[in-house]
Amino acid sequence: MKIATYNVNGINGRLPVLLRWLADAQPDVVCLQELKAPQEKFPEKAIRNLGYDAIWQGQKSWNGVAILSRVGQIHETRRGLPGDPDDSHSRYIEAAVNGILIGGLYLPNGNPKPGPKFDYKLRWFDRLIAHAGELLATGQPVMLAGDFNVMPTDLDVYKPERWLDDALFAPEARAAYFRLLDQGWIDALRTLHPDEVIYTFWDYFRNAFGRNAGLRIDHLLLSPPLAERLVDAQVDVAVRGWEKSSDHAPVWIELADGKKAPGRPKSRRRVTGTLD
DNA sequence: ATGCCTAATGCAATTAGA
Repeated sequence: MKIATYNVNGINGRLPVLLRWLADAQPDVVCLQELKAPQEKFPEKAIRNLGYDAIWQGQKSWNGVAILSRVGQIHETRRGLPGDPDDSHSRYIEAAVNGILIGGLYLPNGNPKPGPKFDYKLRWFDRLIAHAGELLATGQPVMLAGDFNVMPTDLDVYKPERWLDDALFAPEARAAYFRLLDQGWIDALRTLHPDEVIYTFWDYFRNAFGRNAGLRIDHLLLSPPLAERLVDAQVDVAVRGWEKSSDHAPVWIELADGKKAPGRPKSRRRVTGTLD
């Protein structure tokens, strides 16, 4: 089963690119972020025509998250994180699909730092960590996928020294990311490619993609039972070079079938350890 | 410190992104 996350940066402005990528890449489940569309403007028909069911939480102008599936029903379990009834941003949607619980998220950017936006980012992160801990404690196959707006380590930034004061690379944001990871989540891309320079975002400015001046901020985190099934993890970098592309590229993982033969577990890759 | 670019809103210029 192939599961992807893609910050589309406007689902209607991006629709031709999204549909082309879905047809090319054939992901089974997709988490989308930054729909930038109100609930009623989600292009459900175009997506359904490619064989995908969808749930989404829209919002006028900003944010917005969705989960698509072509491998069976989407059993929605929640939208919005617990812990702040006044939070009006559409940044979290969660569903069980094909035996996996998937939390699709768009973590706040947090710039400028310091300021109320950075405070909101850290508070939102705390709420995510609290909820993620409960999900992990179930022992079930669980995944958190989306735009975390955090580069975990120096390896994930083209010029780390220039980003130290930025909300995406600030010590507080990275510490929160590792607090989350230390619950027991496995960063799929980094686990399969421990030393590789991998980016998922390139600014529209300054020919950033052409210069490969990128950031790794879109992540797929797996609970231990899911990590055992991890067989591949990649970024569809070429999509970032398409006409009218998002500033993010799609990121995906391939999971082995969950049904194991009795007494014959599949071979296991390294799934433990943190990154720094 | 700011522009560089892009999307949404809504029809100009502002907000937000990262």
